[in-house]
Amino acid sequence: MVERILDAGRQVLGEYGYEGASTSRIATTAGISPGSLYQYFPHKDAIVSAVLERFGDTLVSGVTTRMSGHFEQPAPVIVRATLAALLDGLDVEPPFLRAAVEHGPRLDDGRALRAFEQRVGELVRAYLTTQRGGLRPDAPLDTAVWMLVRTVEHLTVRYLLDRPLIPREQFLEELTRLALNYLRPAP
Amino acid sequence: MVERILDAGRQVLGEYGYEGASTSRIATTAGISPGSLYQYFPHKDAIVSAVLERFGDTLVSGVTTRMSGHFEQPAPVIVRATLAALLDGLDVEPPFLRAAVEHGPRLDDGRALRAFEQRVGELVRAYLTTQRGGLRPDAPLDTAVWMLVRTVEHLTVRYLLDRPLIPREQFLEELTRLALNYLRPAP
Amino acid sequence: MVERILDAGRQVLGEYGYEGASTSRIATTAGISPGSLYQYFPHKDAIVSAVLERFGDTLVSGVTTRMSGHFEQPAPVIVRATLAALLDGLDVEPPFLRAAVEHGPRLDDGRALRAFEQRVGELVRAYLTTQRGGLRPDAPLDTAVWMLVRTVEHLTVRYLLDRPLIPREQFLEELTRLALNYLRPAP
Amino acid sequence: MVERILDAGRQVLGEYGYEGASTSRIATTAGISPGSLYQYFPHKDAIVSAVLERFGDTLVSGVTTRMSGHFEQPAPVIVRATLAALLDGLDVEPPFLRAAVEHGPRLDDGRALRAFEQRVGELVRAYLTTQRGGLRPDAPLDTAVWMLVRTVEHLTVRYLLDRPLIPREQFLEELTRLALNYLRPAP
DNA sequence: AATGAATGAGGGTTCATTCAT
DNA sequence: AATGAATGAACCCTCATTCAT
Repeated sequence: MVERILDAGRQVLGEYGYEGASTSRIATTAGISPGSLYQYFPHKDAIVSAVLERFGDTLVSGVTTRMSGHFEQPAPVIVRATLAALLDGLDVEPPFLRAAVEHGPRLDDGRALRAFEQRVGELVRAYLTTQRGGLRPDAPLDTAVWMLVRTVEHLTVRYLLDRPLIPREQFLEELTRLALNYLRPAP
Repeated sequence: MVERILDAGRQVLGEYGYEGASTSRIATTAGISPGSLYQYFPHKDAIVSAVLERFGDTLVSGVTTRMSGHFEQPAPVIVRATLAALLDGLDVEPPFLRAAVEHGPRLDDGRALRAFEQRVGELVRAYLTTQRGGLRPDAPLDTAVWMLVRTVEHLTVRYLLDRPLIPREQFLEELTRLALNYLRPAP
Repeated sequence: MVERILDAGRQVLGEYGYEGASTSRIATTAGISPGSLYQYFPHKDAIVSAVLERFGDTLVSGVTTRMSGHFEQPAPVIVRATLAALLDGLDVEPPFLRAAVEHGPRLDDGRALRAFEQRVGELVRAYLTTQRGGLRPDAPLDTAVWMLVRTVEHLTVRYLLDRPLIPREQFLEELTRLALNYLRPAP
Repeated sequence: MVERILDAGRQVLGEYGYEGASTSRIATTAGISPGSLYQYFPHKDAIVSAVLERFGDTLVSGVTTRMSGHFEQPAPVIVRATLAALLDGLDVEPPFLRAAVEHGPRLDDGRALRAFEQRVGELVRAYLTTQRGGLRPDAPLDTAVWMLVRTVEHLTVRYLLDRPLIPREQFLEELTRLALNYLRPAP
C-alpha cells in the first residue's frame, strides 16, 4: 500500500508537478481515500519526500548496475557511460524533475537529496581512489567529490529541463571532459 | 512606487522566504495596501520575478565593475577574482537565495534567471574569445559557455546554502581550477 | 461586521449548538464568505467566545437595569426579582445555553464566563454590604459571594435545561430562600 | 472486557480529557483494536457515558459507605462529613472531572448524570425525612432535594476545577451552612 | 470474537485576487 | 490612483465508524 501511494505520488508529480499534487489527487490516483494516506505517512510532504527518496535510490541503483563490469575500461569511456546512465535516469517528466530539484532541498530537511548526493559521492570517490595515479597529487579529495557530484547532477538536470540547443552526444562529451580535466595534473 | 514594491519584496523574501512572502506582507512592508500591488504587477509572482531580475542585474553589474581593468592579469587570477566577486554577490540571506534558485526557474518562465545567465554567459564568452590561444581548439564555444555558467552559478549557490566544510579559499581555488582546466588543450 | 458575525454566531449556536456551529454555517448565516470571518477573529472559538461574552454582558446589563430603583424594597422581594430577571435572561434556546455552560469554561481560558461571574459577584457583594446588619457577622464575604453566584447561576441553568416538574414560582421562591437563609444569623 | 474498556476510557479521559479521548487511544490503552470497541458499545460516546456512570456509582457507594453508622450524630456533623466525602470522591484528574460535567449532560441523554443525581437525591431525601422536625414545615420536599443535590454537586466541582482561594475547611463549613440553613424554619 | 486497514465527510483555515468606494 | 474589506476555491488533515478477513 505504501508502494501504491508512492506510485500514485510519483505519477501525480510527473503529471501535475508539486503544486498540483494535492492529497486528494494522490489518493484518487492511488485508488484509495484521502484518509488512508495518513495511515502510512504523517503528512503530505512526507509522501513527496519518500517518492523522491525512492527515485534517488532507483537512479543510483540503475547507474551502478549499468557501470558494473566496465571498470577496466579507460577513464573517458567509463565516465561518459556513467554520465549517460545518469542522463537517462533523470530523463523523466519535467514536472517531476522540477519538483525534485525545487522542493527536494526543503523536504524532510533535504534528506532525499542528501542521500542521493551522498551515494553518488561515494561512487565518485571510489573511482577517484582507483585513479589516484593520474590525478593532481595535491587535490583535496573531499572537496573535489563535492564539486563533481553537484556539477554533473546540476548540469544534467538543467540540460533536461532547459533543453538547450546542444546535441546529446556533445553534451555528454563536454561534461565528461569537464569532469576529467578538473583533476588532471597541471602540465 | 514600483521601486518601493521591489524593495519590500526583496526584504520580505530575505526574511521569510518564498512561502512566507504573502502579498499582504509585501504590501505592509512597502507601506501600501494589497490592492495597490496590482496596479503595478499583474500578480504576485510577477513581483517576485521582478525582484529576482533586479537582483540578477545588480549582481552582474557588481561583478563586471569589480572586474574592469584587471583583464591584463593572468587567467587564474582574473577568473578567481571573478568567482570571488560572484560568491560575495550571492552571499545574501539564505531564504532569499533559496527562493531565487527554487522559484526563479518557474517564475515568468524563468525570465530573470535566463537573463542573468545570458549576461554572465556573455562575459564568459568574451573572456574565452580573448583566450582562444590557450584553449582546446575543438571546443564548442556555446556549449562550453553554457556549461561553465551553470556550473559556477550552481556550485556557488550550493556552497552558500549547504555550507560544506570547505574553506572559502579552497573552494575558490578548486572552482577556478574546474573552470580553467575544462578548456585546457589535451596533453 | 463584527456585529453581523456575532449575530450569526449567536443564531447558529441557538439553532445547532456548539457541534453544529461550523464556520461555514456561521458565514452563510451572516451572509458573508468563510474567509471574512478571519478578518475579524483569529479562529472559530474566538467567535464563539465573543458571542458568549456579549451574551454575558447583555445578561448582566438586563438584570442590573431591571433592579435599579428597587433597592429600598425588602430583601426577599428584591432578591427574588433579581433571580427572576436572571431566569428570564437565561431563558434562551437550549442549544445555546448548553453551548455556553459546556464550552464557556474552556474557550479563551473561560474569559467570558469569568467576566460574567465576576460582575454578578460584584452585584451580590454590593447588596450584601448594604445588608450587613442582618447577616451572620462571621460570614467570610468573599467565599459567600463565590458560592452564591455559582449556586444561583447553576440552578437557574439547570432549571431551564432539565425542565424539572417544579413550577416557576416555586423555583424562584425556593432559590430566594436558599440564598437568603444562607447568611441568616444563627438563632 | 467491558471492564477493560471502561478502565481504559477512564484512564484516557483522566489524562487527555474528552477531546483527546479518541477511540484509537482508548483501544490502544485497553490493549485491543479499535474495531473491538464496537462489539461492546454502539459508539464512542456510549463508552464515555458508561465510564461516567461507573464513576457515579463508585462515588455514591463511597459516600454512602463512609456515612453508614454516623446517622446518630448531630446534623451539622453528618452533613459536613458527607460533603467532605463527596469532595474527596470528586477530587480526580481535572480533565476527567471536566469531561464529566461538560459532556455528561449530553451523553446518552444525560443518563449517567441523572442516575447519579437521582441516587444522591434519595440519600438527601431520606435524611430530610428523618429530620422533618427541624425543618420548615411548608418546604416542598422534591424541590428542596432537587436544589440541594445540584447545589452541592456543582459547588464541589467548581471548587475543584477553579481552585478559588478558599481554604478547604472553610469551603466545607460554608457549604454545610448553605445546605442546612436552607431548610431552617423561619424565625 | 477480534482485527485493523480503509473509509470519506467534514472540519478549520489561508491567501491571491477583486472591486466598490 | 489608492484602498482594504470581501471573496471563495482549495488546501491538508482528523477520526468515528465499518467490514472483509
